[in-house]
Amino acid sequence: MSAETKTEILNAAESLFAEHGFGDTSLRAITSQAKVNLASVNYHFGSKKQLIQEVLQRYLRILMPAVDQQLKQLLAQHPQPSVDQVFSSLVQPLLLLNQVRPNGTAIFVRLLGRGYSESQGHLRKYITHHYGASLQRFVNAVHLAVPQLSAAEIFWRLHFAIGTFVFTMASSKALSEIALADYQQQVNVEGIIHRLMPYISAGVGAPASAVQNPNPMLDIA
Amino acid sequence: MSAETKTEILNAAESLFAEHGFGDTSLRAITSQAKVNLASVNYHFGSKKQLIQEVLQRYLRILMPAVDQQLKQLLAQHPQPSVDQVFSSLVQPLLLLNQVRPNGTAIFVRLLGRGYSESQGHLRKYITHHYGASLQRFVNAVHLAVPQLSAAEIFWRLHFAIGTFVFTMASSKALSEIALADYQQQVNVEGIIHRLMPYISAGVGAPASAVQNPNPMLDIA
DNA sequence: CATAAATTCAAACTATTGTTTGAATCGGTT
DNA sequence: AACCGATTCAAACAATAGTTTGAATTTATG
Repeated sequence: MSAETKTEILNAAESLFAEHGFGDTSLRAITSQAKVNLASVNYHFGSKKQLIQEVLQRYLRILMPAVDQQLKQLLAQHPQPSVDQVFSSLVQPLLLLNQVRPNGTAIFVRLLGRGYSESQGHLRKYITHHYGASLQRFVNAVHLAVPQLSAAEIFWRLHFAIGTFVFTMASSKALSEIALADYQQQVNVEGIIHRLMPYISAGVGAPASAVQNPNPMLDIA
Repeated sequence: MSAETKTEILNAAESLFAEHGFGDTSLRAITSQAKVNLASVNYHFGSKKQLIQEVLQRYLRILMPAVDQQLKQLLAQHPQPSVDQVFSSLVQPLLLLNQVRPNGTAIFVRLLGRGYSESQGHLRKYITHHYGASLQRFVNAVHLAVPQLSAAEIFWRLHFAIGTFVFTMASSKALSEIALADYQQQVNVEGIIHRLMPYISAGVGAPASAVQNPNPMLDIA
């Protein structure tokens, strides 16, 4: 059966990608764990690149509509939401992924972290292209929560938030191990997400810096 | 002359590493840009791994003592500093790198971002091993600024802050391009650093979440 | 049951990687 | 000028990568 092989490849790929990253996971490692032939990856997916895309798609297809719905519901009840409320509308959709697939939330957020740091902007472009409308709705909701910030400032703050989230999740395994060893804390992905929320909310909602843009024309990076 | 070749390799390596990451930069690309023979990398540095280390060392040797001194000075003047003051003590040392090497600040922070996300914890271990005392002094200063937070909470907040910083810097080139295209903003690394400060300060200083650790024994990540 | 399409398989292919080798060359010392 | 250690160089090496191939096998269809 074709569907089985394809699914086995996706399952093996997502866990290996999440653990070691895209670049450091070979097709041979994937097909070996999936117990399928090496060539079946190219047969079913065309290339490694497309395999990576489909691995992410499986989650995004579920996550993004859920976020949309959650946002819609929030704005209906609170036309002027708080930053915390807006970001908290991501939590339930993220945890929903645990029901779709065992350990789905952890796997997805790590994939997201890998995708953002390893794919030199491909993932960002892919998401903005396929889910631009949802993204815009989220940005608008943030703007409702912090109307005093300019659109540009919100752009920066949101990418700071993405960075916080994505980096933390990509390192979540290591961080959890340290927390256990040094502070006797048993933490899971859900715990980390909840721990992140106050940080991100406060950060995004912080008053803008007085010095907006020092040396504006120098040393463009 | 030996010193010249070694320096040329380091210069070429750091810019290529910052731009494309460690894994995606081949020794051939480095030696080609440095106009030296391929084998000279292994002759002068032993291996690619050690080359990466020396590239980072060149900056850390300058940055860390400067941070130490800045912190010492801050605490002498303000025995109970604010979060913003503690994190702002990183700014001058970071900008100092621009004087050591052209575009040094941007290159270093990108290297840092790459190192944190690509080296599966090697960089973190390296820094804590070689600069553990300085790091502890910084953590202590943060604790002075937010005494209401537990040591464990500060641990998490600091790693959130590292994530914010490191991810933003690793993506700084792409973000700057978007900011220019969408908001007509000319931003440089110094500008981004200043923009980051309110976000990080507010995040680290945020009140702790009410729900500390839901489902403590489940699904350890 | 037979035919055709879909899938699996072992093997080879091409490209790239970090590293090593041994001879050639350079630079300073006696 | 002759020597010697340090350095450079072109070339090859071994390992790994993604991809392709063509035959073998399975699956579905008439």
